Amino acid sequence: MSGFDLGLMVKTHRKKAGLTQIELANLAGIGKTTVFDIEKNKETVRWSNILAVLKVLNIEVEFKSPLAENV
Amino acid sequence: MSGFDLGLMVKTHRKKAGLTQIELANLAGIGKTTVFDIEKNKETVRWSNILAVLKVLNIEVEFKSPLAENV
DNA sequence: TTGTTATTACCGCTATAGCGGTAATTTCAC
DNA sequence: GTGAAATTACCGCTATAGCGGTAATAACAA
Repeated sequence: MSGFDLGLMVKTHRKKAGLTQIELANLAGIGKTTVFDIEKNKETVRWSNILAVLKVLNIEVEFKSPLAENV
Repeated sequence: MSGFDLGLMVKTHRKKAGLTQIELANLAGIGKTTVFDIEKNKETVRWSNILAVLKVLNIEVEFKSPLAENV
């Protein structure tokens, strides 16, 4: 499914942090349009921009695989 | 740090799957240059392209936060 | 209600990610 | 060693993500 809603998660965390989209955009060093796109789950967003937002919001990313890959 | 090396993970999984970069690119429906960029950890890559690669390689993404966010 | 703020949505413009092609380099099998 | 395959790296070109500005809508308070 991938059914996970990153946009909603970002939005929820932003609200909890008491930030507007514009404030979050400034903190992350990206444009407001991009924050909006992320919250709308537009996947055409640059990975670096998503990372910037997640950093501000203290959200961590983890990649998991079926393989015991722990390099 | 974010110290996690997604590029290496992709490369390792690609190898284990017995795919060349070009084959992976074709399977993911993206260009070979982009696969190369991902393995080189270029963060300027489109999120959708990373997702496409992860899907082919059966790698899952998880976002975690300090907050009990399970919406 | 009215006013204020935030969100959503659109618009051009610009910068650049993504693309295939190609070449250099590396890797690996023989 | 030689040669084939894969990887790395570069090159233009094109499509588009990202940008700020703005406007419309929504949300919420007084």
